[in-house]
Amino acid sequence: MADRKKAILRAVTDDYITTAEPVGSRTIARKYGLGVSSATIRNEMADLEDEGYLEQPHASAGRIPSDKGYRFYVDTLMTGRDLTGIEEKRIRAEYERRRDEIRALIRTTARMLGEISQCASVVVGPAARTAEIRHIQLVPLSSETVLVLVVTNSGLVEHRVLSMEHAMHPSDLDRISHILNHRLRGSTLAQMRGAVLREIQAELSAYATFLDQMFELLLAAMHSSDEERVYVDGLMQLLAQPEFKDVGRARPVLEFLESDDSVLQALADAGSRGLGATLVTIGSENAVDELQSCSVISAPYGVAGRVVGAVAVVGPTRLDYAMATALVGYMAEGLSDILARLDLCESGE
Amino acid sequence: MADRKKAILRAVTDDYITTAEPVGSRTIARKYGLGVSSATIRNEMADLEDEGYLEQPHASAGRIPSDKGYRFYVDTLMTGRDLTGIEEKRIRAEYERRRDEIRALIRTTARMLGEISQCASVVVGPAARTAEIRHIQLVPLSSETVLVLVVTNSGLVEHRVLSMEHAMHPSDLDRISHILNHRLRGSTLAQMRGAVLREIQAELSAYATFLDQMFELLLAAMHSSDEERVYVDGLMQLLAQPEFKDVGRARPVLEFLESDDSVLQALADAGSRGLGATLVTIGSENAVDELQSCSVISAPYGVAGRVVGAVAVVGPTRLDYAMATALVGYMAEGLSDILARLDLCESGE
DNA sequence: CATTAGCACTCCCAGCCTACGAGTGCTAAC
DNA sequence: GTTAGCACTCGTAGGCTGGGAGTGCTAATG
Repeated sequence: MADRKKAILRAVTDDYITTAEPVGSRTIARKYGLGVSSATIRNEMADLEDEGYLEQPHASAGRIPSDKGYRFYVDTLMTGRDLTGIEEKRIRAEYERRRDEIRALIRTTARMLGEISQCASVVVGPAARTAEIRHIQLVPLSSETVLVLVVTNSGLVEHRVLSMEHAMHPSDLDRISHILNHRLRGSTLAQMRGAVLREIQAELSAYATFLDQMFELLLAAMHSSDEERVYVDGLMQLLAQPEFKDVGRARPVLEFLESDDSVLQALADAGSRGLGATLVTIGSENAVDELQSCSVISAPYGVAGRVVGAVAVVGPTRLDYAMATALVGYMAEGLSDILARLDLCESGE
Repeated sequence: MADRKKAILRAVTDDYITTAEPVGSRTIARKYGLGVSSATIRNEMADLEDEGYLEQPHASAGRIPSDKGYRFYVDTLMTGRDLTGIEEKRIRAEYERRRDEIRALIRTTARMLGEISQCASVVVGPAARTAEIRHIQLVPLSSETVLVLVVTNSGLVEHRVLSMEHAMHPSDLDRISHILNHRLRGSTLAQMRGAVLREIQAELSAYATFLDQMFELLLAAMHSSDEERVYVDGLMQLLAQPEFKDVGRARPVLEFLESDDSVLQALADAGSRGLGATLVTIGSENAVDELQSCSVISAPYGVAGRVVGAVAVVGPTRLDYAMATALVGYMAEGLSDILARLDLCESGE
């Protein structure tokens, strides 16, 4: 594509992203000094429309970028940008404050993503069900109840209160904790259960009923914790965007974002690309119907090369792609860093 | 007030609550068999308007209840209602499933409140900072890190990962746990810290630095956990209500509900009335500006006669008060029950 | 005297029209 | 290839109108 055409496409896109109004040839000629008259720009814009990069909302309005136009902009034209010092500082400060509890960390991530991007944000936390167990501990609360505690390699701490039918002595609980930890650290919960059933039954046979109950409870806990992996924030920001001033247009998107399962599924492929890969999905490129009018910027994060979750920004296709990609990338990296440090600590025994 | 007038006010309110359209005299005469003509009803309605119970949105429209009208309806006219069997069953089933983890329980409560009431819902979880400590436990994760675990009497489990400067032996950690538990169970965290500083320094003096760090971390944890006590759900339901079809009208409310601090403060007086008291606040009765066009139904819940949190439904003043009060009351009671059972278990040592 | 029928009146709303402004596309000149 | 000029298109805002819903008033009725 000719340089001047690129410049015009870039100008139209930049302008539309900031003003949310269709951009006319006059505006381009005046605001972006390309050294040509509006008539020339008109001709070029007509070409760009023929080629599918621009669209006219109606016959005699300015142009707006099509999905294809945004795609070209993101791939070729966009001038990358870093976060401002203030933004970075804020994120770092908040991460410093929350590093010792992963759920608070993720919740904070979602909130910051939303506020900085002025869009909706999604963060998928680590899955509990398939994670390796770093530690398991039984804490007696009373003679009939025990707190079952599980720490995974992705820093997740899961706990449940188990009511026991027969009282158990604290030292028994300690012994069970010890055996499970010693023999099975690094397995998933399901593997652990299998191993207990098969191999170490002899040692633990006295506690068969208790262990059964415990695994039952924990597996259910992991399951429901996985249902609650999705943190969404900034829905109000989305409503403030002019393309969503009509509730009828906003509602499908908001409803989609409120349904955790669907969001989880939609972000699944973000993870499949491996760490460090920020993915931009523009309008009709989205597989999900409800998001056809939105763009999604997502990036996976993880530990030790393995993806455990993803962060994403969801906004109108008229999105500040430069800012959003920088932001999403930075947050994903930040999360990975913290997880890595957590993991290092715990395995450095 | 004359019986017929009451009947008319009730009819207008009932009709408006279901249709969201101003109600005319003809409608009343036709749909609600009062045995009088529309002209008579017109006269009565004019009186009711003079007395401030009804309003006309514009000169020649039907009537809608004023805040005062709703107040009279709620206090005197409303026919109480119970939840349907299906609703009760659903709530009970969900509560059964979540009883072993309080945060999941509260999140679920908010979700169900929202879905059943078709309004926004708010649940305030137990405060960690002022709660009594039932149990404190140090779980070694690695030589440098320890998981600090606190269980409060309101069933809250709080945990943080503490990085230690100097490695400590697991048996030391056990010993500290034991002393803290034995001596200080039933204190708040702040009291506990004071006591450690004053009284039992001798026993624990070897661990002064560690204990300092631990209390520091825990107090911060309790603090930030208190920031995250507020669970809001059903914002989309609110958008579906006709009075909020205009985003401009909906935004202040939604923004208010998204700001946890404000919500917390606004619900503070719900707690001050003691357990079992469902509070209905209608439109302008709300102290909060943003909620002047909303009604709030709230009820506190708690353990052992002490209020620890509250549940609430927030909707337009045109709210199904009968259903909402039944629902909110039922949910608050349900939460109290579960907490009571939890508390009983743990103190029954 | 309360109730009712009848009727004029008010007001919102939807549809239609018009004027206007923004922006284009085309043509002809440079 | 670029530019100026101009006719044309289209959406939007403002004004107007007819219909409908609902009221308030008045006079008649039991």
